[in-house]
Amino acid sequence: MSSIHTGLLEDTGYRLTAPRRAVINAIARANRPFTIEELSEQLPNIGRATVFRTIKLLHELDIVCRVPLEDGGIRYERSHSGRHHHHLICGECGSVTEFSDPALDEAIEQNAEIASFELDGHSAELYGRCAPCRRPT
Amino acid sequence: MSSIHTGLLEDTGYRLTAPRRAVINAIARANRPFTIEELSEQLPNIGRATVFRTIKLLHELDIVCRVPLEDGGIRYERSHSGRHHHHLICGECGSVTEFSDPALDEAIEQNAEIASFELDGHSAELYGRCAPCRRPT
DNA sequence: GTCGCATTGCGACCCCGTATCATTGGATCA
DNA sequence: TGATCCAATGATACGGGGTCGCAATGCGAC
Repeated sequence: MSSIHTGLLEDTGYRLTAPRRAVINAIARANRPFTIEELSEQLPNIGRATVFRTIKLLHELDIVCRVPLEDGGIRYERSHSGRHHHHLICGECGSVTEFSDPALDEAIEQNAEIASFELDGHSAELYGRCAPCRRPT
Repeated sequence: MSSIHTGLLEDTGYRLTAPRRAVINAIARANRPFTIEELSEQLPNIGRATVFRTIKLLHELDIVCRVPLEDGGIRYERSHSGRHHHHLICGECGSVTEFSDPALDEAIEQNAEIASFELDGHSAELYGRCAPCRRPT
């Protein structure tokens, strides 16, 4: 897994501390969406609260994105695009794929307009089975 | 507020008990999305667990729908359409408006198809300010 | 009416995330 | 390089939201 550009932290005035580096490295190593608990278990020397705080920070900086699951649970993942996007969430293997679609965003904006609704943001998640899970080897 | 068709409960083999009737009536009276806690406060004679259990049941029967808020909180609301729909959620007054849009669903299905993803379900929530809040009286 | 089992209520419990606060250690500057 | 300051940390307590286990109850079928 490729490394994460840590300069962003310093550039925005945050300190690049050892615990933060550890969390960032753990995220870079993750090859699937993770929960905070999983992350915390991999980092027994880092306080649980610090993991929460760091993820919150990375989320604000759009380095990780929040993945809402069908059952209400939350996982996180490195935000690859860094831009607004949606998720394809596989209920079988748990994989998450990002996608962007102007047509989808357009449809959302039109519905807001029809209702004279001032749109701040939106979420859209797709649940089902990913291609690899559909045709098992 | 119109009443809720309680026959559905019996039809599906569930018992129509006094606590369930009380919860259903409270929901019928609600004129805005509610939390379980709010409901529970209105029903001091009904155990909290029972309120949770009943809402879970009504949710499975599509009598109420889950409204995920921007901050991660959850409210519930009577499902008016009974059909698949999305929400316009006002961050100012908390109102929730349902809407259906074939074009939106179409866009979602197409994205699934492009990714060879087998779609089970999806969620789409729009956050912002509703029309009445935009032009205050 | 009576009987069985789904449902209830209570309380303990669990999970996730935050607040508190004394301590530590980055970054800056002389 | 060392002193200094304040952001960040870790430990722990706390809070909200939801579930579990189990004895008691009451719905509805016969």
